[in-house]
Amino acid sequence: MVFAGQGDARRSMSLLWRADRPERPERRPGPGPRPGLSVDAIVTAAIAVADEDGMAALSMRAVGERLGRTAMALYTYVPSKSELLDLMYDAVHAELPTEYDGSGGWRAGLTGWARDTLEFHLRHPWVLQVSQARPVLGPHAYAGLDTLVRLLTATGLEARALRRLAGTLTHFVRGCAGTVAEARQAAAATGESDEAWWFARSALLGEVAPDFADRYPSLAAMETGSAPRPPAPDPGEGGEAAVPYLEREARETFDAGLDVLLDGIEAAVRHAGATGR
Amino acid sequence: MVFAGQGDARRSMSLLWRADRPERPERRPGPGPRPGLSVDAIVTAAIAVADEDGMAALSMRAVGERLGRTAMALYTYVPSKSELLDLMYDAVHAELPTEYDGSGGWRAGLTGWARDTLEFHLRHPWVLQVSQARPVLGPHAYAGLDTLVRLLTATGLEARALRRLAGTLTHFVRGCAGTVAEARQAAAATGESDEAWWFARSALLGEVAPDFADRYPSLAAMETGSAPRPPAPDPGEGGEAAVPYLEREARETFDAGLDVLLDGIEAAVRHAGATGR
DNA sequence: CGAAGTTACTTTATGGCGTAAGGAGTCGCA
DNA sequence: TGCGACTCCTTACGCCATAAAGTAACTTCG
Repeated sequence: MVFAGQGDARRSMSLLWRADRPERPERRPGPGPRPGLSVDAIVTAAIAVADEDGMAALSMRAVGERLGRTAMALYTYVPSKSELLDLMYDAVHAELPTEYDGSGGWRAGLTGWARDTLEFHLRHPWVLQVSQARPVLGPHAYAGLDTLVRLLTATGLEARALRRLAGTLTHFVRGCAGTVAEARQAAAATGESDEAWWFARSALLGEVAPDFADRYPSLAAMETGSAPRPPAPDPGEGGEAAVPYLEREARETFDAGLDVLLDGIEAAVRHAGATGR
Repeated sequence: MVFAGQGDARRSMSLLWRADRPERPERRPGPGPRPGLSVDAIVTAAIAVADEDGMAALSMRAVGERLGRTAMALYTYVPSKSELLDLMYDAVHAELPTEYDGSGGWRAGLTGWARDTLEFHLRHPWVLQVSQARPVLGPHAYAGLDTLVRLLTATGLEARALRRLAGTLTHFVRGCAGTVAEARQAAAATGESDEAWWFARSALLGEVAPDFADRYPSLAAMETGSAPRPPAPDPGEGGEAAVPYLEREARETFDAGLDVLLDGIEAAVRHAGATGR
């Protein structure tokens, strides 16, 4: 996990909310050479680096290079890499939809939110590696939270429950997104497909743990009871073969888990309706 | 997220399952100086470093130093830091309980599992930073999975559903653990308590976003509807003041979210029972 | 007994990282 | 015409993982 924002709190908040802009309203450069960069340009470039090459490739040197500058040039605009990460995190959250059609009820709304949030994290997997505790308190991050809470408010549950449900849903979606993102990253980094990876490992597993089914009976029972492992690719149902094994698995977990969560919320709503309120 | 295990698959699996041991049965040192270290000693030292100082402090140098060696000495036993991480991950999973009393029904069993797994991750927060896709295929990691699946099997749901529920529960528990772990880490790294952090930020937020309640109406409504933010510490209810704000919040999310999830599973069980097994 | 071969571990080196320090050039304003 | 503010650069430091090569300890074979 990458930590962020240890620096001066005032400077950090000013940057996040772009509160320094009014000081220089349009084109009053003051003394010194005209700035060639800007916080926005740096944040955009940094997001591009992280999107394309992953969090591990996000270095001050890489961002500077993309802008035709050295790493040190960035420090004129941004106090540290941590602060830059905060800015990236907030900026990218502007992509999240804020409006959902309420006519389908809260269940449809939350389903849409979950799907959009999953896809958002798959577009920007590095977001999952930014620490969640001591959250980034920027305008777009708050907007995303506000949207989720608005959707949850439609359940009619009390405020304390809403706060916890927001956390639960977020954990779930982030967990699912993380699995897919890491699978993709692993496939890209090693050049080995999920299927090839699993094939090699399961063969070795048989060598090294011939007593697997005895040691892990529940696991073995589940394996035989559910779909076969990828080395036996089902030839029918064409078209979905392009999606890698681990990713398909993760998306099914997402769909099923979301249903379970929403069923649980429905139970809470019924219960709250029954006991007054 | 830290990635692991890109190297030679055979060597990696042999290390995880300690399949090289038979080659040297007890005390037949062969030529060369007697080894002063062992894979186990290195893994234990590495876990100690990660537990005490966090994943960021886990360097080959640090592990070697703890064993009175240089960083390079470790490479005699372990092919790379990635493999060491896999070994750490699997070794630490030996701590997870594998037996649960089934007399309380599946709901009690899963609640116990979730609590134990949460506490496990809080003891070893660095585990959360090991990639989950392409999982570590070691004996103890499998044992942990087997335990969860065994508990889920008691619901009577079909194998495919079990697999997805296992993923959903894991995502949830890991998400909750991550929030707590990161909050602790942030507090330790900055020396600033959650309360102090939030107090400073909310004051700045008022300066920089005076229209907060208008911009984020749902969030504002939830704030006023639920417990007040920490700057107003409730003086009553003594004893729980020692637990930091963000951690208390995360634990409440854990309890509430787990109930919602289990309610959702209960609904699935009822539904499966209604539509013929 | 001594040489050869094998192994544990060290030293040194390479190319990465974030960022502190100091210098060079550019511009608005006095 | 400077002065001071400002952007951006070069250099440097101490980290990191790990490749390569050297040293010393030990067993085994001649």
